[in-house]
Amino acid sequence: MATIQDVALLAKVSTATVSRVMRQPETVKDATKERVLEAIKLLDYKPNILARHLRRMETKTIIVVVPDITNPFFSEVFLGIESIAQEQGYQLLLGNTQNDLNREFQYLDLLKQKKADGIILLTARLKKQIIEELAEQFPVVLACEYIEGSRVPTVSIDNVSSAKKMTQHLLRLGHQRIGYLSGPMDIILSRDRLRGFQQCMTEHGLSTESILIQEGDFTYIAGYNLMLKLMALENPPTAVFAGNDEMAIGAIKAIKKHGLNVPKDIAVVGFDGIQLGTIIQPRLTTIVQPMFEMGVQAMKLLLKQLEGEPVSEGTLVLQEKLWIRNSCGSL
Amino acid sequence: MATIQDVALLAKVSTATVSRVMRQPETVKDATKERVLEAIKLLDYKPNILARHLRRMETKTIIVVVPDITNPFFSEVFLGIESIAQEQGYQLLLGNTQNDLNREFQYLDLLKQKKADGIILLTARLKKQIIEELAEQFPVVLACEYIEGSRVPTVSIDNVSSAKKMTQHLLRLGHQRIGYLSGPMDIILSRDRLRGFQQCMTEHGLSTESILIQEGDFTYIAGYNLMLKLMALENPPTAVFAGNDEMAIGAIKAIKKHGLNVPKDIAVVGFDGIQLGTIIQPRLTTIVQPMFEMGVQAMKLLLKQLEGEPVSEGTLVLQEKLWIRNSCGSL
DNA sequence: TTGTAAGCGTTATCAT
DNA sequence: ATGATAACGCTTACAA
Repeated sequence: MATIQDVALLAKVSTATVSRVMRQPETVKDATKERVLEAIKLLDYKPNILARHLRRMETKTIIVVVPDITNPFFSEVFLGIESIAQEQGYQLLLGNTQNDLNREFQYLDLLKQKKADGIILLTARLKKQIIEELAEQFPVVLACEYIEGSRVPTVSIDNVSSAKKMTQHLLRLGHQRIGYLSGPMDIILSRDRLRGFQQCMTEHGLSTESILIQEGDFTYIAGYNLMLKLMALENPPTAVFAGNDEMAIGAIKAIKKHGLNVPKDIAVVGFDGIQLGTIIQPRLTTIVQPMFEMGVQAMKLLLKQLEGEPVSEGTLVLQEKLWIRNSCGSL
Repeated sequence: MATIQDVALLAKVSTATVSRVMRQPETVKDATKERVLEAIKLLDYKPNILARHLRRMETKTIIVVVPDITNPFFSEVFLGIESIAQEQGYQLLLGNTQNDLNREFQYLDLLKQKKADGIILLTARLKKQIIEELAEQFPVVLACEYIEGSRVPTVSIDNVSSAKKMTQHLLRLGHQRIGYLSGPMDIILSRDRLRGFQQCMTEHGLSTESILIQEGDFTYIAGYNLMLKLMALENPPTAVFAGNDEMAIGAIKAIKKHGLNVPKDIAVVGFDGIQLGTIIQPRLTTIVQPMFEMGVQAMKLLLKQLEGEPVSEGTLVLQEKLWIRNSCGSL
């Protein structure tokens, strides 16, 4: 592989000039530039990006840490991140953690070792202190998930109020006995959604029996199994609010399997707005998060940090939408 | 950020020794090693990986080029790749091309610039010659897709015979007028599946009207729209074979929307074996590809190349399965 | 407008 | 068992 030296030799200039031709062509005389370009072509020279990285102390690489890339919610957010990264000449190192805390740590280490210029976390299982310390030294953005009372730049929706909105909708439809399928409780976003649900119930003078609240891990199969549990109760709920769409879809499957009808016998609603919700029967009523846009904004927030701009007030709350379809019974 | 120099100074050793402690600890005397480790801890030293990359001329990074990461087929293959990469200390740079040829080129360039040690292509829109030239200079593996008559190491299933198998199944069920929803024709794998379909029809003395063969882009929405076209025909097919599951699911949706029943009025079968096929009603009959395993084998093939092993006979044909569920009418 | 040369932080070779 | 030192290939003051 040809190096900058080879090019310089062939074009009879210094390596500095070759470098200039590539990075600030306007500062090089046309005739020289042409000679250099010719040499580059002749040798099929490609600058060794590692050397550039070391010299410039930047990698034009961003680490994106995701709990599960097969979840369409996250892959859609990833697309949003990529659209901006692409445009700005950044590459993305994808770190899939499968909810394994160790793996999260590994990616933080990679950042500390300068393998990337910044990191976007779509999962926030790590301790607040760890992330805040990291954010003091490196560009960090949290997206979708967040940390209570932290100043780390974050992009998300308001999960409490969205869950309230959805609960209100179910109450309006006459439901009083509502089951809730929660995501993992060690994630703030799970707790916030549940909190929104409970607050709304309380405000309407309704109690929430703990037996009606089940904790899962946001997967289809968890939704399926937890729903079976709820249906086995003496007095099963007339409606179920799932903390995300995948679990909602699992729940619907379980209800159908049980020979019951959605929404007639049991209404089901979800949270996220993945495409699948529009494909299944009945179509899923859900809270639609602006997935792509969250990715876009997260990357933009990170870019600001990379460019040295202060992001003191960097927390973005995006707007979600209650999308009423058929699985809830009606409008 | 502390450098190896700082550690050396603090531990009163040379940088060489510090480096040894990290990479060949057994060659360093215990007492010295301890001093160094202490210094490392004290300074919270993390080796600058960029310098290591440059010095060693390797990045421990692999580029994975994917046409569409939101397609669960590809994200599942990605998981397989990652499982091995992780275990061997490699990171993955994910390149999503959205079927854009330019983007594919960009990632090849990145490889040439040594941003990664190798590349796995899950999409093969590039010209044969280009990929072969690349493969002569760098570790390259094709997965899922492939190039006709090329010696580039590849992992895939036999698409022709799988499509034949599926067509046979439809014929066994008594269908004679079968529609085919193809993927993009500039992809060999699309052409191979279609070829398998046509060969099987011909062998059974059945003709395939070109009007019954529609080309799409492997997306849900394409399946939906193409199916509407087929249903608008004077003499619509009694069964439809879609080149992948997403299109099959789109087709099912279109048929239902039209007020018809799957499989009673029109049978539908797919190809790939994504989880969604088991969630929808009716459950999708399909060819199940070993997605995760394909990723695993692809990464293993790449590792062999990275380790300098010859991969002359490196083409792997994995076994697929015909999974009969409800959307085809029966067994 | 171009050239010289000093790094960037590691690792590997060769001494000691 | 350890140290000195020369790379790795590029960028960028600074000098000319």
